[in-house]
Amino acid sequence: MQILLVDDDSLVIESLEILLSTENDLCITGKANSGGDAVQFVREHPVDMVLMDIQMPGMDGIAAAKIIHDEFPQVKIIMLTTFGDYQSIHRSLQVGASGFVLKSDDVQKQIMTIRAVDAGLPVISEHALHNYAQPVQETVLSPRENEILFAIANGLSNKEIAAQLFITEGTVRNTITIILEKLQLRDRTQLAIYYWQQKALR
Amino acid sequence: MQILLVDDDSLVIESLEILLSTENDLCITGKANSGGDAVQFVREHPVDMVLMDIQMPGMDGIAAAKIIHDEFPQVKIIMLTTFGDYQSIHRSLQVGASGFVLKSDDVQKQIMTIRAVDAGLPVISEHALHNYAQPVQETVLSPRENEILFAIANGLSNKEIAAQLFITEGTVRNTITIILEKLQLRDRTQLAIYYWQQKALR
DNA sequence: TCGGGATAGTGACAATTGTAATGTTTGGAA
DNA sequence: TTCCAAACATTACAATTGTCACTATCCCGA
Repeated sequence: MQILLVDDDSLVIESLEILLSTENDLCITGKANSGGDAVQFVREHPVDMVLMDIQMPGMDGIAAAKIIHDEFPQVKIIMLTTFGDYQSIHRSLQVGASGFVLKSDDVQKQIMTIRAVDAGLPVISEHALHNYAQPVQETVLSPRENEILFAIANGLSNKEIAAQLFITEGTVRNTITIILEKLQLRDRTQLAIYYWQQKALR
Repeated sequence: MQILLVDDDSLVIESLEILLSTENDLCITGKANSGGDAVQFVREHPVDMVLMDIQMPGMDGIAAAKIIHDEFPQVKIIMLTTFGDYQSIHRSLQVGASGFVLKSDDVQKQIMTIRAVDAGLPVISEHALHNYAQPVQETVLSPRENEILFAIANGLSNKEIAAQLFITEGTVRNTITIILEKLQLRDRTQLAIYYWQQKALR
């Protein structure tokens, strides 16, 4: 199987390359670090499958996936992202992606996904699917919660947030627990990542 | 003093607006949420000073600052960012910015900076200056350190990182301490933010 | 006037995270 | 060969973070 890897982070490309090299039937024929390059590559080389990051500078993965799918509908596309938020999954499927894996999924799952998609089965990582299954929630944070999310996304500690907003550290912690619950995330680091990813998507 | 606020995050704009409104001589004449809009505004309105975020979708703060400074050299520009990394400061100053404040600086400092810059003194936030003063370091992370930084930036816990890389949680923690030291950051959340900010700047 | 949500608080607890000191091994570079 | 840096490890400690249970106030809308 001829595979094209697309990610703007060379670290991701490299590690994927190493991981996939253990499988004899999977052959990395190309690497691209932007959506534009990926489209270009597919136009010029035979490719069976594209593993595509969503967030990239210039043309992002969704846009590239759409063009590739429109021009070469037989090419299978698997999106590879950090978070499986509703928007990302939804847009990916709309533009014709057949698979959706999280970078945090373990290697075995990622390889299984490639094989399944190759066999014609659309696959969504279970954790992502879990988010996708309860869509309408529209998880809205209250103004205060947004302020705290913002502070976390700027690297402040609970103590600093408390000082800045003139409330107790305890209240800050309680509020964070609520935010984590609403956004289905695990800790403040994931909140910060979520914030900047969202921002990048806008 | 006629001030233009530029930030793609409405939360930042709002809070700045409230904070600055306590000072009678500072007047917010305009708000923009992208570099392009900022340039447009300056062309059409009298402005004494621009408070500009660096990271924005579309035209970023640096590019906008360059255009504004080229066309209206008398307009003072203060860059407002999350982290004072060497690159950001350097590019800001090259492009003609007169000030450099961190969003995490307290309000009094931010206001003082505005007044000082207005009076013709270039001002760099002390924490940012600290980074700027020791530039050549080129803080290079080892391959392993990069892997761990990457994992953190993807929201993994120490335990998960250890499992993924087949090393102990203790080693992961030690390595993180080294990374934090090298990058002059405080905790994993700041590492994650740093990672995504860097990525956005590329 | 009766909820209900947002906001704020406390205290206790558990888990995670970060620091420090110290040691081993290994693969180059001088 | 000798030395160094990177990688990995252990242990112990301290600080931060996240969870839970329970309370209280305020305000708004049915």
